[in-house]
Amino acid sequence: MIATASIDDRASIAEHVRASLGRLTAQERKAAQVLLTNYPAAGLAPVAEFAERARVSAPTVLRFVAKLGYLGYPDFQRQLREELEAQLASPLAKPSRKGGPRSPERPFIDPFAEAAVANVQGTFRNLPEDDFSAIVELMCDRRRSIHLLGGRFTDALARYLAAHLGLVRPDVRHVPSGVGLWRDRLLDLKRRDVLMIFDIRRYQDDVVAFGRDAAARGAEIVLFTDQWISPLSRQAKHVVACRVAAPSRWDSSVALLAVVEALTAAVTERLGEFARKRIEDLEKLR
Amino acid sequence: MIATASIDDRASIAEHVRASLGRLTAQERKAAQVLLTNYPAAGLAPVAEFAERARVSAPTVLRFVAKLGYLGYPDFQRQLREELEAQLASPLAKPSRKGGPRSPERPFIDPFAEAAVANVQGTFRNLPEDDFSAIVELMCDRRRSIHLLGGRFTDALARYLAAHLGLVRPDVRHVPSGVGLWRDRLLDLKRRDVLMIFDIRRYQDDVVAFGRDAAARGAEIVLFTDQWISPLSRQAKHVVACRVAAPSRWDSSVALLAVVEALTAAVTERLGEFARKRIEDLEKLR
DNA sequence: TCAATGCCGTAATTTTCGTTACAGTCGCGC
DNA sequence: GCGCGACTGTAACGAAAATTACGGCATTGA
Repeated sequence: MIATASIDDRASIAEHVRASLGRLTAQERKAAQVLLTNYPAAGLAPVAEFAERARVSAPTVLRFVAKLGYLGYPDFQRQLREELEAQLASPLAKPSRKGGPRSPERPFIDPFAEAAVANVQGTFRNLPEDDFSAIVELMCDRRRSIHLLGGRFTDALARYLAAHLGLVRPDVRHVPSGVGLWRDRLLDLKRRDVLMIFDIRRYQDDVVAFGRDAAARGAEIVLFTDQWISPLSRQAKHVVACRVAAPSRWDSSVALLAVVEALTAAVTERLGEFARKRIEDLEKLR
Repeated sequence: MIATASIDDRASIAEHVRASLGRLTAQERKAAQVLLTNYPAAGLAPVAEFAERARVSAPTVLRFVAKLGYLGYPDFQRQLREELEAQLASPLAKPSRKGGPRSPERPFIDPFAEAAVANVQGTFRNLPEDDFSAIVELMCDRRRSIHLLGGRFTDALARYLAAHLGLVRPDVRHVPSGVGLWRDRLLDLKRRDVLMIFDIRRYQDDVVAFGRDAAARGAEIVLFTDQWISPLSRQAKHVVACRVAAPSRWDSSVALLAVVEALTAAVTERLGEFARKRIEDLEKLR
């Protein structure tokens, strides 16, 4: 057994890959990225499979591992296995950081990951499950139409939710942002319809106004807002307050999206067979 | 490719091995022991190595995996890799929290929070900062127009990014989903323009086609995709692979959004005074 | 003690995999 | 616009791996 080139990268092959990213060509970088995104499983597959996954040719993968300093693909795989073994041997050594003090190696993007995580955790911790279930129940009531509306930035969230909801139940309508159309859409709102509104600071006047009018017409409002709470909360039947702090001049909508996805999943689950069949039928139509 | 013998032992191959210990012969049991004590690394090695480690012959190992029901050694390895992948995809960020054992007090919403956190962390950990900076640089180049496009669900992300980008720099255009308009929008793409595309599975044919045509016209493509990588990556100059796993039949876009927001913030920061002034001017217009 | 059954390893075979040579192509700079 | 160089995929080659055939050997029961 020959001791291979001493890539004495005790830390991690993954780090070695990251450190070498600069020396790689474009296609090779794609291979590297696939490896990192699915580490280490991707590298344990045969070359052809790895290459196909990264949408590059096998030789490109070979050149990639050669540039990293390995003697060949088998050598590379062997070291991956050894690392895997060593890692699982010691209980949870260190998934991410190693010992050092809080030294943000990547001073710009890491704070964003941390903020996003904090926002999601902070939001869900304060999200009452009763509220959550009640909203799901509301969204599953097919006798009600569902209307979705957002502000300047959060309109995208309304669309995202509408796209999913429309697949699992009928009568889901996104209210587009063009103010001119809003008067018309108000007329479509029947009593007991559901209006899901996204409104974070600075709370848009027109959005708030639309919500008020809708409430006056008897719609039930579900409001997604930030921790400082939109004035619409007075009219809302359910309020979901999300954390939006970010190291930026913009607020973050990550937590909002996480809640939206949880709702989508819950509704899909709750509708069960009905949703399954509807999705199936819709796919046939394409 | 044929779906292999459905060992739908979702839980773990290791359990399957343990359950089968009774049916094995003495030598085969040695192989099983070695596999279990060095799980799963031992099974990912070539047969000869595995056999040597267990002090048995290669055919014995082969008979062992055959008895477990696999179609062959490669099939066995493939399933080991898949399990490894699925396992690392949900790293259960924190061991057991305060309050003792893993008691999901809120069995429905907590898994979503955890998945979202894992996705964000997994995505950013493998996001090369060089790539990130290069994309920011590209987005700040005001000589290039920026076009944004998404698929059925990810169109919302494209809109979200467009809404922010449009505030800090000119020539930002969202390409709406109506297929009829796409031909026209292609003509607007000039050489060296930037096309930012969102495409997660199942990769939409029309989106991929648009990206290909755009690339052919000389546009530089920034692709946001999932860990399985859209086929568009071949044409893309930059690929951002995000984790999208969720305890649901839908994939999660939380990590994508987190990256988008980080980019937005970085671009705003990078444009500095120019962006500040532009935002100011736009507010005056309202 | 002998025969039969079933386990196991050696060795040959076949398939797949990793590797490398080569040619096309893309981008870059003059 | 035109070469030049570098990057990338195709295809052929060689090597190693997985698989199978076969024969020895141990164990068991008569």
